[in-house]
Amino acid sequence: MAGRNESNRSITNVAALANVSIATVSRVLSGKRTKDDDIARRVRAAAEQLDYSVNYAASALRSTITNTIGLIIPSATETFSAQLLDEIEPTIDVDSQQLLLGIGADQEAQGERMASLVARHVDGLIVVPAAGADLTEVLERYAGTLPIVQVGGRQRSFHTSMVGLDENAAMEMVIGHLADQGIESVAYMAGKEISFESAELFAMFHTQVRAHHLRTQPDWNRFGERSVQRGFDCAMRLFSEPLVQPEAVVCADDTIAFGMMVALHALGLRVPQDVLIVGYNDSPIASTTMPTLTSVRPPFQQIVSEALRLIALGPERPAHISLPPRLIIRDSTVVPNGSR
Amino acid sequence: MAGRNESNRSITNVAALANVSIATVSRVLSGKRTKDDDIARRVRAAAEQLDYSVNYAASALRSTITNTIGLIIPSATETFSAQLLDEIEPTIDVDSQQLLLGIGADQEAQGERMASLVARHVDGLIVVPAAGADLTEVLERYAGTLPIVQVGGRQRSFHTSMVGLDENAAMEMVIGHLADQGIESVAYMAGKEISFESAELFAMFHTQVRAHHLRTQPDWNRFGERSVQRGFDCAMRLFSEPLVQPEAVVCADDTIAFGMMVALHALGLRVPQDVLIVGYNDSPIASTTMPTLTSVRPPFQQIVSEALRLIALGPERPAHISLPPRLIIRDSTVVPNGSR
DNA sequence: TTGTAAGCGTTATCAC
DNA sequence: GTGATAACGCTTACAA
Repeated sequence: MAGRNESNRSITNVAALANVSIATVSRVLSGKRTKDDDIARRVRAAAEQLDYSVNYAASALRSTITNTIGLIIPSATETFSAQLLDEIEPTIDVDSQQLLLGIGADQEAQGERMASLVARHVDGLIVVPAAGADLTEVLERYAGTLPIVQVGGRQRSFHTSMVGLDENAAMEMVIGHLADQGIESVAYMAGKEISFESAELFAMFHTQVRAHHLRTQPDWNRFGERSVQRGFDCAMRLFSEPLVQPEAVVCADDTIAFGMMVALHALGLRVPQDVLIVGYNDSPIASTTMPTLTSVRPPFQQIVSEALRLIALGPERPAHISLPPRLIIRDSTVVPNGSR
Repeated sequence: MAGRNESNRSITNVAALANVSIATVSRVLSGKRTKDDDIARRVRAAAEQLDYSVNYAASALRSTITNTIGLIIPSATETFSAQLLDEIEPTIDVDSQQLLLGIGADQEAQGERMASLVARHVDGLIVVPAAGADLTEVLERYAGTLPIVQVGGRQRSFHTSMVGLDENAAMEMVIGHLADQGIESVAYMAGKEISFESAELFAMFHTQVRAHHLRTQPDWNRFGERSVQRGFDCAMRLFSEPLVQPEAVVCADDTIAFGMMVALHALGLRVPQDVLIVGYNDSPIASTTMPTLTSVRPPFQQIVSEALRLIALGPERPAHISLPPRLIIRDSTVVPNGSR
């Protein structure tokens, strides 16, 4: 409870106690003074004794550095954004920065949140675009003002940075792993048809299927939304009729995979003995389903550190970075010995 | 792109254009001036024309109102916090406030985040305590400084506000609904044993079981963590042996319920024909499981509006509020006609 | 390297 | 109700 007197809380008091000027206090505490001599120690001791911490408002007003990072996500209930949040908050906190969060489920809301955060003079902005949102215009508008990093989605502005997944590497891992398991045919449950991204992933899928001499069929592969319901419906259609059926299914999202697994169970088909399933995004429940779900895990830690690094570089040098994900192999793609 | 000239962005320019003093501009734009006369209109027009928005740092420095709300949660991947986030962000934004987010998975981390946010002079602090965290000390420390609202968990400080669920009402709804379905026996999968909260809920469970003339057995009811794995294990133990088995299970969290449903499926028992299952927290996947899961849904909207109202009241009048949840009835507790 | 002093853009105070 | 002006707490030229 020492030093909790409100009037003690300004840099002037620290300076008085340490017997130096407020300028020196400022320089020592902000690290703009190299030496670690007696003066520096005295200042730090005084600051601690008075329980002093800078007034960020005053600091921001003078220096235009606010020590805040803005993050815009479509929703916290979406696992990619949630996992990114959990990873980014502690990392930012280490630099004694703070996270200003904006949530926008569509293009318009995301644009509004960007405007608000830019008005707050955040030091940098990280944006996870909502599905189908085209943020080109807003991104371009603020690109010169502050460093902006888009995470995931399709890059649309060459004036802002981008950190994304190396989807080619991901698809190669997935199909390669399935081929290793000895399957010969595979289906793909893609994302929304309208998205250019989905189409590109779809092309990668076909490339890898050919590369590994696997088989697929046009009517196996579908575009659609990323939901449990969609996975369920697709599996019902794909596996309930006595047609030729794929031995494995690659899903554009874990939610789709969950739906499929429920449907397969209902149809009496076993995962992985009858069908192998691969998900995407490695949501927290992937490790708790029965069987546990093999899934592509975005490298959240690297995504965060790269995004923050690009922000630290400033708005002048935008860069585009692709990071390879990891394939988390679980029970849904590993057939128990000889039981196939 | 009108008025995007950086030098136009201060209150001085607005005052010059509107031909009034900066004091008047400040008063008009901050709503501290009652009349809506020609002057007010002129000021607003000038502000719009120059694309002016207040510099929050300067405003905060002078007035000690920062227009920021701090929110501390244990993790974004936990559905209660995620749903709260999605509800709180747009509500705050309406008042042109911003959300400063802190994530702390345990007592210590939450305490640190509280200190950071208090140092930022947030206008109010909303805290969702981590499981098992005792925040009494930190809450008390800052209670006089700024309004603090604890959401959920056990109230431990009478100097801070609290918004929680009316657990009695919840339990009454759940057991009442199960009784209406014609069952006679019920088990309860509680939360952690050490938590006083769990013990209290457990007592409420017993009270309601008696009130509705249902039956339960000590060895049916267990304390444990809120995880899918725990639910699975408990169901396996409870239903795999040919003992007397409950006709319904109430779970302290949806995750436990998911685990139970997977286990029951594996054991060849049908939900809801053989066993009724009720979850808690109405996580987004509750509506997508097979069968869909009946769950207690916290009134997120009310929680948020009450929390913000208490913050607006200031730190001087802490209040404790209990809100009744809703029971979202889905397939896991509704037996199809005559199939039981 | 250190101290002095000038602001940063706003709101609060005071006199009118 | 309005305008002039001080003050908020800090960072950064600039001078020493």
